[in-house]
Amino acid sequence: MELKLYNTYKRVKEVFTPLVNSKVSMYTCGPTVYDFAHIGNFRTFVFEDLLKRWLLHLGYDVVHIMNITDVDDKTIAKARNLEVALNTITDYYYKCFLQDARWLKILPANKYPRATGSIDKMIEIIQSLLNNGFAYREPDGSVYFRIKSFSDYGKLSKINVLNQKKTKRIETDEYDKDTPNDFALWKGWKEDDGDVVWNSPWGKGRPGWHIECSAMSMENLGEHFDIHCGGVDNIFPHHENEIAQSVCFSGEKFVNYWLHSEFLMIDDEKMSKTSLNYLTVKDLKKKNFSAESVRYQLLSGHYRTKLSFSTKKKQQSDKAVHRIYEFHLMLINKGALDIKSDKLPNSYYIFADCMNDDLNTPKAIAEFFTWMKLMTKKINQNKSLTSDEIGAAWNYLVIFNDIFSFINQNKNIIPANVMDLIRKRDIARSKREWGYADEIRSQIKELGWLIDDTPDGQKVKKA
RNA sequence: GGCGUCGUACCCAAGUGGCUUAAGGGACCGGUUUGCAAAACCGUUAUUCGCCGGUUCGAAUCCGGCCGACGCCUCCA
Repeated sequence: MELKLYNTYKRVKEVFTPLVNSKVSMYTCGPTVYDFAHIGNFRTFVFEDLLKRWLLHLGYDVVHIMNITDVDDKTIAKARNLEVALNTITDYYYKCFLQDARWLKILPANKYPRATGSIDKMIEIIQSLLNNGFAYREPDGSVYFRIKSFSDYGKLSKINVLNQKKTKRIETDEYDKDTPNDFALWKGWKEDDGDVVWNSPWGKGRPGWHIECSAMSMENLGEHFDIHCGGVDNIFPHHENEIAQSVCFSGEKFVNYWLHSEFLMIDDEKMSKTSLNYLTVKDLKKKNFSAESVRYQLLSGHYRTKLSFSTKKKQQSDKAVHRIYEFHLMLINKGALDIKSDKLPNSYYIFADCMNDDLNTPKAIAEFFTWMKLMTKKINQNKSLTSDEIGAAWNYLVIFNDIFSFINQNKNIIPANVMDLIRKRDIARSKREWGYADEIRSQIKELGWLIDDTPDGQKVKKA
């Protein structure tokens, strides 16, 4: 089965064919580094990571660019409030973002270009748009894109701009634009911008939001590339505007596949900074979430459906991830690491079909669990599995984990103090000093490790 | 007002015309195992898919209406 992806532009699943055979160019809208990213933001980043991992698994060479928005109203406002330079803020939150992403096991992008690093390219694009009548200047030094000049405007979001309800913002903005929906390519300098300013052919100022993604994507991936992702809230206006600018600039098609992930909800409402109902990675760590458990929650729903994240579901995701962990230990006990095999169980092919069907992760995970249950049954019943079967199972598990990263390998590293206690408990148990053994068990628990007494002796694992 | 998504068991969540008298996970209950415990494993749990009509030999799946939830319409992943 070929990979099919749901293209927002056409609103149907399409067979994925890259522009260049076996190579995929992928641009994903990254964070605005004015604060910590929340788990809702990370839902999208984890989805994009999953897409990339699947493409890699299918054998594609993926070039992944994720931009960092380091100049906009919010970053400027924060720097101003704290009375520090803009890059003091953006450097700090950029670093935090990378740390959080690493904790969530998101594979790094090939490059994280920053908006402030591409001002020249933005100016080049804006100048060209002005020269060709797609944009116009205003007396305050701003440059606007003229949406009437682009007949496909609104095609991605299916929005007819002339039909829209007028929000307060548009009403107050209207005086200085041809059409209220024209958007800023360049914002003329205002006092609030302070020293955040660049020179341009049309005066001092700073770039508008949308232009940065056109500049950075074209600079790094060319004027026409394969995949562009983001959250659904980026469909309009951000991606709509990107298309307008980019196509009018290059005269070429901009992006072949637009993919958008749905929102992460919390208490039935969109998680967002303005609603103050968000959780950061820091919050999750405080609540004792493992990265694997968080990933499970984020990937156990399809990326195009709204998903509720909740600490109440922690037990569910902890348990599910734990079972996979136990299963992987079981295979190791069966000597999986010493077997060399290039076979795969049949379940893998069903799993792959699910993934190829627009990344149907819930179905793919369900298939994996069904197979896992069958395998554990066989192993527990001591049916003699051939080494080929074990090898094939292991290969499948490795692939599954390459895609989902639900297994925490660090769990296998036991600290020395815990090891000491385990040895003491072994002795106590052999002397049948049950009271003392129980006491040691609770000491170990306090250190964050759990003991399983099995026929083969004690087994330790991270709580 | 325009555009769009969704409503499946106690909870999460697939399925979008017959392979399903509805996957998978969690929880619960029962069992195996165990010094105890935990874990693990085994088993049970929706004749039914928001409601009402219609199309069809056949619908959770298509159509219409209604109810409910949510999102976008220039801060937003």
